[in-house]
Amino acid sequence: MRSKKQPSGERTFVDVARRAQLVQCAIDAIAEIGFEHASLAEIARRAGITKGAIFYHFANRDELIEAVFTEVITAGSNYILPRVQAATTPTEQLHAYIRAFVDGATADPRVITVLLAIGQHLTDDKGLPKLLKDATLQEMAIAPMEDILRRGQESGEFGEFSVRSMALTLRGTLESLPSHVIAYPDLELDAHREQLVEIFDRACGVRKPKRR
Amino acid sequence: MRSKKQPSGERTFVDVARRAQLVQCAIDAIAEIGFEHASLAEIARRAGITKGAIFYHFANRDELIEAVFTEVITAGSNYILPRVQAATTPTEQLHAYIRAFVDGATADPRVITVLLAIGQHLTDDKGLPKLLKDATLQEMAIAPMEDILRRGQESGEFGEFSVRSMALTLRGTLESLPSHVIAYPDLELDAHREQLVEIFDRACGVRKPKRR
Amino acid sequence: MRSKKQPSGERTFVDVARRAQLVQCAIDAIAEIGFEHASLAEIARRAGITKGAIFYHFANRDELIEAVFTEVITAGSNYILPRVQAATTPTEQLHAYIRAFVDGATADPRVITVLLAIGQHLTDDKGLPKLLKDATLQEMAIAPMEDILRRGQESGEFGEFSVRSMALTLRGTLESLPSHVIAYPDLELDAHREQLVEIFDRACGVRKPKRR
Amino acid sequence: MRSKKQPSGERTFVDVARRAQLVQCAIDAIAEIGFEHASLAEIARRAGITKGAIFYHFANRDELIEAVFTEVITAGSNYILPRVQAATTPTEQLHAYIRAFVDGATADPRVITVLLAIGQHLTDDKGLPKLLKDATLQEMAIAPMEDILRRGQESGEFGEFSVRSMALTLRGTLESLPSHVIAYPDLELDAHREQLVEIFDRACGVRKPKRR
DNA sequence: GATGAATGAGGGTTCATTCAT
DNA sequence: AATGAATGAACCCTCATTCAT
Repeated sequence: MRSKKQPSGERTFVDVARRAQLVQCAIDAIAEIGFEHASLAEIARRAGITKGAIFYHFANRDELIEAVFTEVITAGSNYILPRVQAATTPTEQLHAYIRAFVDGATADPRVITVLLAIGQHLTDDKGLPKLLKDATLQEMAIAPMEDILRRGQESGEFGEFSVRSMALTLRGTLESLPSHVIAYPDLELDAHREQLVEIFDRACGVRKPKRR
Repeated sequence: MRSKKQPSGERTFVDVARRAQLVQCAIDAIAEIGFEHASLAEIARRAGITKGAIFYHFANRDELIEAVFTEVITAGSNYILPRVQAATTPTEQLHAYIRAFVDGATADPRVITVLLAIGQHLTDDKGLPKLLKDATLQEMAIAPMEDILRRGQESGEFGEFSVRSMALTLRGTLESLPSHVIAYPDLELDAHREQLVEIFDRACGVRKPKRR
Repeated sequence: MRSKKQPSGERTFVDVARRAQLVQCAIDAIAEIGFEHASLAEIARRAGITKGAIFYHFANRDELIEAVFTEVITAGSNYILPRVQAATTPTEQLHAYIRAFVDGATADPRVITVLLAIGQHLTDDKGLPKLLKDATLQEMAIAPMEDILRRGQESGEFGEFSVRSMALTLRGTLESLPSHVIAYPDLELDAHREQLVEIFDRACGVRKPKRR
Repeated sequence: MRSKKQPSGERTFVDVARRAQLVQCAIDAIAEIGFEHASLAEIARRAGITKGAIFYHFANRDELIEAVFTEVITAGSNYILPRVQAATTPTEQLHAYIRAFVDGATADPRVITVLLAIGQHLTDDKGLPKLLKDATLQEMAIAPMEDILRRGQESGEFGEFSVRSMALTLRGTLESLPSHVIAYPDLELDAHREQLVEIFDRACGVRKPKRR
């Protein structure tokens, strides 16, 4: 029972467009002024409509945030996965993953910024983050990475390590990127990206040094 | 001109004690119910005083949070640095750093939980995280780590890599720990800690495998 | 100038049907979820049309509620009056009135529930219940009762009392029925109904005890 | 856990006074403009404070309404019960009850108006009135009346009837008084009151006609 | 005749902050 | 040093109403 559409239940063109627009405005707002300051009033202002109109398209704030979450997760996957799948060996896929992530975060830092913000702020009644175990997140953001690592070990390209620990290391590293970019405005992203590739090459114990 | 102390500027004993108490109560509150639910009313309740009294010791909420931040950074350093300094070689110091961080986060998760929460929530007028560039943070949390890495390279124990990139990798990994603990409640922290030691050993290209 | 009909002023068949349908949906909604929760959106939902369409048939919410009120008063009268008129003497008519009211309220509690809800909720600009003095209400709901009482006194069947006071007593008793049914779910309505007949027999000083 | 007092938990003089004032303002508002229009903003306006200040004295709107309910129930009881207890026989107590109720409703119609308004409007999630079965209401408003009727039957002063049915009749009659006063502005209350006494005398089958 | 979209006023609620005492 | 009381802005949300299509 999403928004409050009534008789038809199908989405109108205008509705779809407005929802998309509101999601984008919410992403902008969260990325620019932070999750807590991204009030419905602010989002509506950016969209050029009134606060009340939001409730025509989303049942409540949570539903809008959920749509934002889905959008950034999807956008991130759409950027990263094709680049990973274009690679053939696990080693190359690992490189592709890291490079795609860094490039994506450089091209549109909003996506990862918002993803992190939602992850940290969306808490349940007791203040515990309720998105961290989200199935969507696991499926789309984490499983691919663990797949690469596992297949790399099976193929003998990678050495021995706990897939889980390595995945958490890689994930923590990549997700901290936006805040590091802010903290170190002089960070050379291209060089840093290649450093990360080498660092995780060694960390994974890649056997045959990459050759390109 | 911090709180609204009289011209003299000196702190009385009671004031110092109250400030410390309020900081601790704030840490508890943030760790338990989250940054956004840790209202001044809630913090005052935990301290057994009234909301209004807080403003006698802190000029405003931000100043209290800043004190919390300082406290938590200091506590973290006080836990980690002695353990690092007890080690002699850069390799052992690296191990000590990782182990101390993980152990500290396990022993008192409040510290790192609060550190992360503040880092993400405390934004300036424009919504930008205003603590990331904080000098204190750099001095106390990052410089020691970069020192170890640099000295390891100078001594020949570590291979070649950008100190900055490696430090960011390590930092991102360690700071993501709390959210990973929540996301994977079954994470074996002792094993994970040793995995991290090995991962960063390889990442740093430690020459002589540790033997102790 | 009721709804926004064109100058001609005549109602089309569809309009009449829709109005009737909306009135019924409003009755259902008010009876089921209460006057305050019976929003136009809810009523439209039950009618399978959109909120906006309501304004094609009714100028505003108040006009719809007024139509509901009229409908419910008419339905009540249509249930009670034939039964009263089937009786011949004032005493029997009094009995018929009471029994018809209780039976009607039992058969379709919506009618009296809605009547009461509207009576209590529908207030004018100054908050005064604006239906209590409604001419329709007086004509249809009270006049018949007062007629019976007056004719009973004239025929000598009833003793001496103020017709107005007795009518108010009877009316207050009968209209409180729905809330009493809620307050006392175990109330035996058949027995209660006959008790009311006897009570008002005595209250009216009925001379010759009923024998049928 | 009432309002949000913290350390002491005891009520201050000012707090008690404000609560009382707010309750009175709420009573005025409900009586004058109806339950639904008696918003917190309106009540605050009448009290000369801001909306937010209400939450310092009451945890939420429901708690204020509950206080209003308690107040009117208590005020009603305090007016009626002493007058009833001053009478000795059930018959005289019945008369005293009716006269006290009518006089009380005449002296301060707000009390009963508000009582009814709350009874009708305070609904649970599904729109059902949730106050009708309230224990307080039963104890303070209904039990005394049933007591009189029961003791009158036991003493032989009253005839035979269902105490429950008679109590409901009397209650329905008396509680409808305010709306009747509005509907019939020319109603002579003194005469009506004595009519009610006689009507219920006869309805209860009082044996020895009152002599005074 | 009806829809889908939007408005705008108002609702209850939270909270940092102020201030007289 | 601290309290109790209040403010006022902002928050999310509901709803009758309007209107172009």
